Amino acid sequence: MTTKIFIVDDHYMIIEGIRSLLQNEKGLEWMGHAMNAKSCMAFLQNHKPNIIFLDINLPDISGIDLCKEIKLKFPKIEIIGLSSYNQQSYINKIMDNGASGYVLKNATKEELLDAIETVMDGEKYLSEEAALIVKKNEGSKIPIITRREKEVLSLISDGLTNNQIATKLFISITTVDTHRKNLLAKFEAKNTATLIRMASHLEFI
Amino acid sequence: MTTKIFIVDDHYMIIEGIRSLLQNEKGLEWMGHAMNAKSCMAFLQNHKPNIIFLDINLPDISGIDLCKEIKLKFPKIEIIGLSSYNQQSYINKIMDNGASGYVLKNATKEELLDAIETVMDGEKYLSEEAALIVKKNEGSKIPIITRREKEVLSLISDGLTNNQIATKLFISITTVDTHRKNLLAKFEAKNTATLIRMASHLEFI
DNA sequence: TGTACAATCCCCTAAAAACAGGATTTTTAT
DNA sequence: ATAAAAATCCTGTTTTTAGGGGATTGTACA
Repeated sequence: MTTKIFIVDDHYMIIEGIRSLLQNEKGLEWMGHAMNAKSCMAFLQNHKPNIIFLDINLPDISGIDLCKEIKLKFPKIEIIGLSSYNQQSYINKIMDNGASGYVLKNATKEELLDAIETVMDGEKYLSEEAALIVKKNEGSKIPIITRREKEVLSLISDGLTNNQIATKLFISITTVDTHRKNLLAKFEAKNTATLIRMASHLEFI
Repeated sequence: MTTKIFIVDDHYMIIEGIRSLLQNEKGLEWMGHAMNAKSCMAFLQNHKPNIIFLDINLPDISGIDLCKEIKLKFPKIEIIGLSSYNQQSYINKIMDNGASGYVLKNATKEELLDAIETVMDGEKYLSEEAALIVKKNEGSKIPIITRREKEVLSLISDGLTNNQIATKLFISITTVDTHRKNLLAKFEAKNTATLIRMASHLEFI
């Protein structure tokens, strides 16, 4: 029984790279690639790969959201997250959205094969480096913010004052102020400057 | 006469991808790869490629600095910057440091060949997308800040108030305030929030 | 020997954010 | 149905920033 592989990534070289690494492996079948979420979903209407390598950063919607969508519609497909970054936040997000594995783009052939095998056995796979990061960052929490808070955060980073944000969102200044307070608390930031820096580094904005 | 190609990138898949795309091209010779700056410089002691594809983000020193070093020691080697990001700042930086071209990691085989040919002809090559970005951002300047301003900026992003910064740097509050004003002006930011976001995105902090 | 620039310092006012300590209503999920 | 979570609103005070003006010193460089 062959394992059918599909890849979603907007970088041509990565697609070529993985194809070149996996193409002649026994037991694997290369189904092709998609370069964005839309054509991925279109492909899945008529084809059912066993494993999708899914880039976290896609041009249309984020790989995280696409992962959720795929798992919702096709729960049997196993997804392995793919990214250049061994950032805790990415790893968490995609694993929380149904992915079964996470490998970095500097993975070797052996790592890829290992990931495929592990995931096909129904287990979770984290690349060595990713596992290390998760271990190291255990405890250093990534804040969970609400939709509204995210909205306010984004407007703050755009340079709007509480007053302007209130007008824009049709809510009271005091409400904006409350959201702001909660953001400061959640990010454990002393003031706007650290809030924005942390949010930026954690790719909230 | 064949063109000898070497690549420096810490992502295995990218190396594989480019190799797979270029390996069987006539007139090109694949010399191999390095995954960090150190082994790149070691390789160049005994080998002289015509073109190096150089990733901007390397684990040890930045591709920008490596580019400068290579051009200093081996001016005849042409360098083509390689990156996932079509960010103005990256493109500028590497071109300013002696690179002859810039391609994105989603480049097609044709783009790569085009880049190689153009650069070997002694001209500069920017991928379509990169050229677009440069065009679009013409005029949107990257601020030039002084040492002291950078210091203050960094402390602001750490969450210190003017008062605290003044104490830390043994200067008056009003001086810190002046630096802050100048930073806002240079980044054309309305307030601290946009200042920090822009500084973060432009990798000042 | 100017002149440009960095770094330092000052005053004043208004606006905005941070801090404290509430409360109510809507959504969402079990 | 109901409890938890999110979103909304309030009244205060204090601290910090933003904006408008300046000025002086030292250094680099052409």
